[in-house]
Amino acid sequence: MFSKACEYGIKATLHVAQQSSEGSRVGLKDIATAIDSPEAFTAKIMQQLSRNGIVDSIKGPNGGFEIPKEKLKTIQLIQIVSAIDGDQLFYGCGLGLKQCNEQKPCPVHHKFKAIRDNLKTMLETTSIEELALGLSDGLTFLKR
Amino acid sequence: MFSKACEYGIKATLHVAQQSSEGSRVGLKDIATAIDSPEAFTAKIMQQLSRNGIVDSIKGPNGGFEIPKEKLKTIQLIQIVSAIDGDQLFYGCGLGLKQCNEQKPCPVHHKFKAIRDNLKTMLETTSIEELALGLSDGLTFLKR
DNA sequence: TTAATAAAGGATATTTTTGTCCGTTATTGT
DNA sequence: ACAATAACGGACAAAAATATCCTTTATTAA
Repeated sequence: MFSKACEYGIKATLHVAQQSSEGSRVGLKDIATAIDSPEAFTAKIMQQLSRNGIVDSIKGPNGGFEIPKEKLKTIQLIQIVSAIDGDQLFYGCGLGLKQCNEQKPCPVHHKFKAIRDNLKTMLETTSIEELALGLSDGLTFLKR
Repeated sequence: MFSKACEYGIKATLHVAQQSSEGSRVGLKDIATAIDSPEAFTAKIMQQLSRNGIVDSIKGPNGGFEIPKEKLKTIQLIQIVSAIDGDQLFYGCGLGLKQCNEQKPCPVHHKFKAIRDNLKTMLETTSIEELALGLSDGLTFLKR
């Protein structure tokens, strides 16, 4: 469904979000440990997230990554997915046709549209804040 | 969503199905042309489909691939996807966790389950025959 | 029984994705 | 100013997915 990079990106963002909600800034090592990901690869992903304005990055001692509290509720899952995997998943043809639309649909066009609209809506309406809350409450987990 | 191999596999199967429904057996070249795919790579995929009993392959002159007419309505999309991509898409964790279940769910576990169940049901209830019909009727297309 | 045909299968190549390494840059506290 | 810290960024490496090439095997028809 999502690339590995995107999976790491979502998990990393949620960890940063959860820590930010508790007022803590987190470093790369901390993130990689929390989400059980390769550190250097995760660094690349954090750069993408930072460039896309999803997390703030601060250099130097006591630096790290954070998300301003007031921003937590404005970030939806879809922003992370779009930033890392693009939106081919939402708009591209399920069978990989260059052109596939209502006028000239692939055999699964209509059936797929329903599913993907579903997925897109879910990602659009799910906020980082909401998911981070589940982590804080110990109801959900980022590794294992 | 699906791998390139799986996309080719679905398209190839649908082309074979459509031709079989009209009583024609089709060769590899014919398939690659019809679905606009690399021939040698498509050959590998046809082997997988054949080994999984999705298409019949016949060697020698006038050989090729076919699906017995009576079998057309018994093959569902999910068989192709499972044969080529496996069922990680349906059962694996959306964030790539090794273990992710009701007891110890990832942050998107429940939201994803709904989407994937949806997808799975769609694939389970969509037959090759149904999709091949749309092709025969000129309502849907396998390339462009 | 031979030549032609077409899929099967093994080996190899290319591209993309995933992952690593290391010097650079910005920031902080001393 | 200087040393320590931590993200940034470029180059490189490994693995997986995609794609190609070529020989072998089975089948058919002449």
